[in-house]
Amino acid sequence: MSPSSPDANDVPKHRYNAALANEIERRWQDRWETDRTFWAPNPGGLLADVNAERASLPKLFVLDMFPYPSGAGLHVGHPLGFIGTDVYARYQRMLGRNVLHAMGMDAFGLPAEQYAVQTGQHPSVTTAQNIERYREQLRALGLGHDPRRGVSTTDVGYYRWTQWIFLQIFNSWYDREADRARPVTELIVELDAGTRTPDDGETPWSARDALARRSYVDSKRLAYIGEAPVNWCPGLGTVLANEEVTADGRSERGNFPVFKRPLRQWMLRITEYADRLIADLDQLDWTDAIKLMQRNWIGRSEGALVDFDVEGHDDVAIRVFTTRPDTLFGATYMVLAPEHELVDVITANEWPECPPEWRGVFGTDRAPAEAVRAYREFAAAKSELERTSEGREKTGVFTGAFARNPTNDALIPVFIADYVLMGYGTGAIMAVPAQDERDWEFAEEFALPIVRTVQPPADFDGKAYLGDGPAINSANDEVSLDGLGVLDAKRTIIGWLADKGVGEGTVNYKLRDWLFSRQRYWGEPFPIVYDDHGPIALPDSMLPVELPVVTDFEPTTSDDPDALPAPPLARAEDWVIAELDLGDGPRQYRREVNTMPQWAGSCWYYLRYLDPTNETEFVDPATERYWSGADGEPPASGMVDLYVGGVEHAVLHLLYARFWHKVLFDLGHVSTPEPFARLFNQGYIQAFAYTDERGMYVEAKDVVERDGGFFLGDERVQREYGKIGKSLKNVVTPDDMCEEYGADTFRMYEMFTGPLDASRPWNTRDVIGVHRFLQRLWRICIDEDTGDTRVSDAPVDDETRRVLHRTIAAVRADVDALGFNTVIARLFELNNHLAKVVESTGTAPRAVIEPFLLMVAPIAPHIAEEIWSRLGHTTSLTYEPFPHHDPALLVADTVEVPVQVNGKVRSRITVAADADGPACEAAARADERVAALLDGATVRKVIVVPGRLVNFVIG
RNA sequence: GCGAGCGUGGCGGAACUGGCAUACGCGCUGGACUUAGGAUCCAGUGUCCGAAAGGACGUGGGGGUUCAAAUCCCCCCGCUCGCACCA
Repeated sequence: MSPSSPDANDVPKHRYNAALANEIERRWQDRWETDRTFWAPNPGGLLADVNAERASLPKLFVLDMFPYPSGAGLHVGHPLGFIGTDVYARYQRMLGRNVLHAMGMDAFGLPAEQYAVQTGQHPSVTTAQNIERYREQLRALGLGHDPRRGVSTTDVGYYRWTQWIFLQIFNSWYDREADRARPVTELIVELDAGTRTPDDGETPWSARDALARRSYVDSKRLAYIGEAPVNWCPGLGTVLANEEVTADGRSERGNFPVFKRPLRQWMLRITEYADRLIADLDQLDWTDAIKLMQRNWIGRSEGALVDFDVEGHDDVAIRVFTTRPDTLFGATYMVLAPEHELVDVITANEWPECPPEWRGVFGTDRAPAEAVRAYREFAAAKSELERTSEGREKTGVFTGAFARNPTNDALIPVFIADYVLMGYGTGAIMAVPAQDERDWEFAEEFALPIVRTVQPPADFDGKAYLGDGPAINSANDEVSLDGLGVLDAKRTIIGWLADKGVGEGTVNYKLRDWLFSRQRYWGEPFPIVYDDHGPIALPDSMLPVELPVVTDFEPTTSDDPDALPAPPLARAEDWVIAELDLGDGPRQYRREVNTMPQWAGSCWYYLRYLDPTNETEFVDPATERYWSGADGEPPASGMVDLYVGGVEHAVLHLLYARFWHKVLFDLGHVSTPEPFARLFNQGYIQAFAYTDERGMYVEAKDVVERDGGFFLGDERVQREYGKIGKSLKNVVTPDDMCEEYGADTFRMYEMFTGPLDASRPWNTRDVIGVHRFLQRLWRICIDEDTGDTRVSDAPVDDETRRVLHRTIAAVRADVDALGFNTVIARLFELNNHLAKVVESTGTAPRAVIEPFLLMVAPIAPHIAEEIWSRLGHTTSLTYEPFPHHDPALLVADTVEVPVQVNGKVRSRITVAADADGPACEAAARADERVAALLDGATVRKVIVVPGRLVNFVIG
């Protein structure tokens, strides 16, 4: 823009615009940094010296789900929650809390490794670059973080303690009687002393040699190496947790096929915590939706285990899990999952006499073993997607074997079918078609008998009946369920099964133990070495186990499902072989070559925020107690007072972090049973994207709306709505917004477009509204031409004072509920009112302006600080007390009350605010228009809500 | 299929515990200041009828409870999310 441009001449010199905003913002960001404004002091230890006086205030721990620093940088969708927590944290500081708010980086993991491979750089280099870029972008938003606490999971000083926590888990076992984790050293002491006996057979502890003892203890640890069917993803070259596999059997990252393969992997015994993970949800301030998702994921169900003898195999019983043991008399056949280990044992040599349907398409002209093999191939070839999407057509084949129903000794056929899953229960079921829809369908398909054991209601015309009702057909010489309701019948039959020694009541979970190893380079190495007999924990003194710097860090990927995992660290031969002295002299060991999953670092980062530089402990105990609020009344259930993040972590991260926290709680390292007392799920910012005729994305910022359509130049384009992304050509970055309007405008816009938990579209067009607000606020306080302040000690008129106090009351109420959009609406109203006052009087009364600025400060801190300082204040307003309202000023002298006739508003009357019912009614009757409507009519009823409304019901 | 949530102007959204539907902002229309406006300020803006006064309709659709329903209940439609043969 040339100097002669009329633009430059006419715009007042001191108008609040992007240039001025940027200058103010940079200056205040520097000052906050220099003054260490947001350094939250610990009560003692290394982070206690700065702002120490605030450590005696009540604490508040505000936490964001920390970001994953990708190569693409931040777009406008990312900081929504960060801004929300910053507003809340700044507000709470003004209420007198010592607020811990920091921002770490979740920087290990797959995408960083893939990005490094793409760019040909080492992940440590690209990660450092990405973190730097993220920090710059976040700093420009004016977020009030304590910079000392922003750890990265990739820092050696951090993952040293991730390894330490892993060792805590490894060195623990779950004592079911005490219902908590305890150190294995205590287990060994009890076994040695004979106060506890091994639960894995008859061999007494004293009769076991050292290796047998070690093996027993290893089998009890909360971290163990298990051989179980795991999710093997050759496309990524690694195994994955159940939680990382999508419903259609592909990897959440990269969308590669995933195969179930039995592999030896590290597992964490999260299942021991299943009940506590469910029960403790009750004490948390989380949404019911998230709690429900966690409960469903854990999938607790009560039922019974029942053993069925197999005819002709004296030493073999099929164990099933059922939630309906009361229907046992109606079990007319059994089904094993195709992969079940007993299938080969029990499959008959020849077909017994049976209906042709039982042999089905697979057994028509094959011997049983052949039919079983053919069906297994058929089932294995089906992807997870096919298994679920093909309707629910029941397939299967008879094994030729029979089992005995323990209630009546009836011989019932044993099938294999893929509707029974190996991964749930025992991988085998008793089928009760009369009370189970799936079994009914299968029974129809295979001509199997159906015996009702629950009497359906007379009007029931369905097939399987799942409801309650009296048991029927359920009696033998020893026990009768007939007439009992489902609950009583369950209790009775479980008692009988237990007496006979063929069953017991039990609880089953969908939750599996957590598969904890990955065949990747960019992750935490395990603090584990191996001798010839198994894993050995390194002592704390040998931590950290540093990730070796290698040039060959690419994973070994393949599209062959039978390819085997090949961890990149195995290629670092110098590192793998380690000569160590673990107490019995220097010996050679092999290091664990798997690394931990990305979730490991994110399981406990909030704990390290408390004491990030502590080199002797993962957190100082006194510091931990202070920030967990453990000494409060009542004691806090969770350490973090407010945790804000996306709903996508509803089960994964939040379940894992709760698990780790509980282990640390059991071992006495943290003082709350839960990590996150209040969880708030922010919404997402999405954006429009546009495609041309060929379906190619076009630059969204160049598209204009006109004539009811969208155009790029002359070409009409199609609009779609969804994610923000480079490939969709609709990325808007915070940098763009800061440059065009300033960070305060950007912050305020993000908070204004909707409630924090709602997703909303990004509309750059709308940003101007909040920019105008700030511009007006500025103009009220600062003369645009001279730059002088317009604030004076002029008296405040009554109306303005009332508006101010109403605003304060509303703002306080809404900020507490994180309702920032309505907070801003109230501030707009006050601003609009003040603009009129200042316009007519020529001056802005300080007694209103100062509280106004303090209310604006959490949302738009830079402009608030700038005006605050221009009003003569020399210190930051960060710790100024938030304005209080005078309740007496909230009520006006008079109120306008709508008058309804038959529920329709016909007039409004003005009455004294404290007018009672009769007074309101009288005033309403006196109103001209109301009187005209009531004239000649019969008033049947009058409803008066004093101060709210009057309603005449006329006939 | 099961479970959870949502549906309000042209757009983002507001409405406490059932009590004036559409606060606040964008956009749009008109005006002021201007050589000019993608700046700023002022006024208007749910739909329909009407010159106006005023009236009718109106919170996805239909029904119900109530003096009174966006809000509570029932049925239907649509969208979003989670789970997905869990025995």
